Amino acid sequence: MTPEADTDTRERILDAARTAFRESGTSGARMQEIADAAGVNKALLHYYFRNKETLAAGVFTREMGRLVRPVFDTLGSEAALDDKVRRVVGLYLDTLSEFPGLPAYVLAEIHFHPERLEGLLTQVADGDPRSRAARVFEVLDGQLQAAAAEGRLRPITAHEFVVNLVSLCVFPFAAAPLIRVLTGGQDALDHLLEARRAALPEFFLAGLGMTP
Amino acid sequence: MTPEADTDTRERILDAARTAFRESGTSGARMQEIADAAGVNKALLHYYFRNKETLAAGVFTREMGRLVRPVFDTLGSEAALDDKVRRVVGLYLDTLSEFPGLPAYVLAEIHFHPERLEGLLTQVADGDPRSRAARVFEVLDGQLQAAAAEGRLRPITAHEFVVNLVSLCVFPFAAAPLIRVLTGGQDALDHLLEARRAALPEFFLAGLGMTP
DNA sequence: GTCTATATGTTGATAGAC
DNA sequence: GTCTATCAACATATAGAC
Repeated sequence: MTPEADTDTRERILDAARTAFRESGTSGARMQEIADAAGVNKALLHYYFRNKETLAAGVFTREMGRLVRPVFDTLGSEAALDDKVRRVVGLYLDTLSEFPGLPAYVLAEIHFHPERLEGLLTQVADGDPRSRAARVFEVLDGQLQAAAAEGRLRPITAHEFVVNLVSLCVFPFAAAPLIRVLTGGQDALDHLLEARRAALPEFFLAGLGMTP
Repeated sequence: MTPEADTDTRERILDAARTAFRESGTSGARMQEIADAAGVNKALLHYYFRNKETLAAGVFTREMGRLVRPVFDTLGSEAALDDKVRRVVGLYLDTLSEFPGLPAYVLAEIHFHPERLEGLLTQVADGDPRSRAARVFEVLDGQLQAAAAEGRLRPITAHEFVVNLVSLCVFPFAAAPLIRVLTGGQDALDHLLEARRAALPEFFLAGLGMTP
C-alpha cells in the first residue's frame, strides 16, 4: 500500500461523488452509487466524510472554486477591460465545454442549499480584511470609472458588468437541454455554443458602448 | 360540496406541489409535506396523480409554460425589435420578481430530468406542422435580417438573439443567492435586479449595434 | 372523494470483524 | 483503512372503510 493510499481513496470518493451529484443532484444521488463508482464500500464514505451532507459540502466547495477562481483571477488582474472580457469568455467556454453540467449543478446547489455559500467570502488573504471578491470588484470599478470618464464606455458598475458577463457565458450551458430542443439537436447546440467564443466579446463590448 | 370540489382540490395539490418542488427540488420534496400544505391526506395525491413522477411532470409543465408563453407571444408578435426587447425584459422582471425561485427550479428540472422536455414542441396549432417555437424564430429571423440589411444592426441569428436576451434576464435570478453574498445583502440584490429594468434594454440594444 | 392503516422498498448510517 | 452485515427511519405507494 502506498503512503498516499488514504488520500487517494479520498480523492476517488470525491470524484465519484462529484459525478453523481452533477448528474442527479445532492438529494437525488445515492451513497451506494457513489461507493460503487469509487470502487469502495459504502461504509468508507462515512469513514472519510461523516455523512452525506459533509460530502456534498466538500464537493460543492471544490466545484465552486473551479468555476470562480480563474474568473476572479482574470477580472482582478491589471489587464485591459477588453482583454479581460475576451479571456473570461474563453475561460468559461473551455471549462464548461469540458464539464457542461457544472452550471446546472452549482445553480441547483446554491438555490436548494444556500447555506453552502456561507464562508465563501471568509477566506481573507494577505492580512487584507476585505474579501477576495471585494478587492476584485474594486479593481474593476476603478477601470470602469476611468474608462467612462474618458468617454470610452457608458457608466456601469462592476457588479452589473460581472453579472452581465457571467450571465451571457454561463446561462447557455445551464439551459443546454432546453436550447437543444429549441434549436433542433445536439449539433445545433454545439455550434451555437462554440460560435459564442467570437461573437460574445463583440456583443458584450458593444453593449458597454466601448469604442475600439 | 361545490361542483368544483374535485377540480379545486386538484389545483390546491398542484399549488402545494409547486411550492415544495421549487423550494426543495423534485427529489428533495416529500409527498407528506405537499399533502399537509394542500390540507389533504397523502393518499389523495395518489388518487389525483398516479405517483410522484406524474405530479412532478404536471407541475413542471405548468411552470415552464408560465415562463415561456408570454415571452414567445411577445417575440412572435409584429412589434418592432427594440419594443420586443423592452417588453421581454419587463415581462421577466415582473414574473421573476413575483416568483424568484422559478428559474433555479426550472433549470434544475431540465438538467436532472431532461425527459420532461419531450413533447414541449409537439403542440402543433392551426394545422401548421412547424412548432410554435419554430414560427417565432422565423418571424424574428426575418426582422433581424431585414434590419441588418438596412445596416441598423450587426447580423445575428434569432437563436443567438434569444439566448443572449434570456440569459441576461433569467440568470441573475437563478444565481440570486450567490449575487446576494457577493454584493453584500438582500437590499443590494434587490437594487441590482430592479436597476436592470432600464439598463438592460439599453445594454442589449447597444450590443446588437442597433442605431436608435 | 377522502380518509386511516399498512405494505413495501430504499436509504443513510452504524457496529464490529479483519 | 476497508469490509460485511445490519439497523432504524423514512418515503412512496396501495388496500380498503366511509
